[in-house]
Amino acid sequence: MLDPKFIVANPDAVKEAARKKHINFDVDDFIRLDEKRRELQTRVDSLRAEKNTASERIQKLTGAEKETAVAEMRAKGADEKTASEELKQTEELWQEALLRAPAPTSPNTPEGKDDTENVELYTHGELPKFLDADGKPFEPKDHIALGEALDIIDIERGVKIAGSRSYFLKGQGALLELAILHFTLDKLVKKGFTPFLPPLLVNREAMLGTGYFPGGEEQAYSLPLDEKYLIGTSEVSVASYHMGETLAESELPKIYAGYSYCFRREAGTYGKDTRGLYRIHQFQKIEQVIICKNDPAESARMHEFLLKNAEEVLQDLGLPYRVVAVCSGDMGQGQYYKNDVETWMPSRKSYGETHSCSTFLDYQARRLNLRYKDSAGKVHFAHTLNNTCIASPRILIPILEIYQNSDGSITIPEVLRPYMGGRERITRR
RNA sequence: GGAGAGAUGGCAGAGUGGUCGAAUGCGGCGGUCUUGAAAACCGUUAUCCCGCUUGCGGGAUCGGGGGUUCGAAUCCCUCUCUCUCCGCCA
Repeated sequence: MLDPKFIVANPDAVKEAARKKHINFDVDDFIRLDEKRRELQTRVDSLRAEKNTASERIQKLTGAEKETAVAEMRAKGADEKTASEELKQTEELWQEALLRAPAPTSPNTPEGKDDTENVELYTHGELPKFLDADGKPFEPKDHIALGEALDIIDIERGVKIAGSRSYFLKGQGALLELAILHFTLDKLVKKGFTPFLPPLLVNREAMLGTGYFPGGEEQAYSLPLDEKYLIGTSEVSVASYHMGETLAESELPKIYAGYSYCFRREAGTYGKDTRGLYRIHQFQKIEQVIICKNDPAESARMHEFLLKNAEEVLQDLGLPYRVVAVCSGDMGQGQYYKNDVETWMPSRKSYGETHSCSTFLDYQARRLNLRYKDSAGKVHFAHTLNNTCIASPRILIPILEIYQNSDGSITIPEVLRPYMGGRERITRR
């Protein structure tokens, strides 16, 4: 969330953020609420001060004098109670509004309404040509046809037992996904990341702290009986790991890698990406999470680091991709700057989002109450960032489709072979 | 699932209706002593909010919320979490 003082001092910046991100947020209303809250606070404080003084006096009194004073205070107490109830109500409204205030974007963020207006920054790698052993072009199949023929993906039975957007990975398909994840995690650990196998089921505070609630309730699976939520990304658990803590500056940056299943309801996406493994309810992901100093330059360096790590994985896998600057309208309420990495997916005849790299500045840290103490003893909210490192099965789409051979077999990317017992190809049994 | 115990400052731990934001010890910080360090001794040491502003005044906070009371760390209700025992269990 934003610093409420920032909103009051910079109403135009927040209005601009709301406009650019296409978020409804009434800044003037918030400011009125903030004024009201402060007035009530002052009134309640002085009523309580009176009450405190009187109580101190009463204990020294006896007899009739005491009786009178107590009776007086009984009346005063009622005033105080009314005023603090009003204050409490105002504070709730204020808090609710504060949680929904949009964070301004970076000057590097292009303005736009939705993902169609994201700006391509650069591409990497050659788009594939599909040639058979004799060098003749062949018509490539999509990952569903390939996967079903190889009996490594079974969507039909997935849907049978779990509903739409469900699937089984099977045999070499299951092993391929694990290989990709294991390869990626090894890579991050070598780079100094601390790996996490986090809780998949979290409480409301974690969803609130990372900024998914309020607003994203429809997208999260919930277990109402236990008031728990299934995470849509390990960012939720891992960024919340230090929730409420005050770290030492010397411990920063924290460089974490969360490996988890992710669950998404995909509400409101009926009819969108209905085929195959692109948009599904459950997938595995390794997410990079960084907690660093409250310094925009440091955040920018970390953003670059996270982005490059993701790109390296795609390069290692030999997948062509592009990096886009996500436009304001496609950004979350709390994000300051965001890049998506999109990998070439032949069946879509386009690049498809596989990674999302976000800088939050102190937006999440404020919600999480995640702070650190500098060498002078001063306490600051930290900065947080995150980026996908790999998400599967979505990444199987380009892998299967790009590495397919004319006979329907799949050549396993070289870097993954050690994770698949040295196997070079996935073939029909 | 059943029975019980508990949650107090960075940590340990006292406090069962008023003078308690909270004893004491440890730790931290500053100082004295010392060539330096240790020890000893002295001092100091929570966070948040509001208002005038290098300081001060007021308010809130003893797991969260609610209640009783002129007054709650202390009494009552409730939730969460932790621990012990029994049961069940991957």
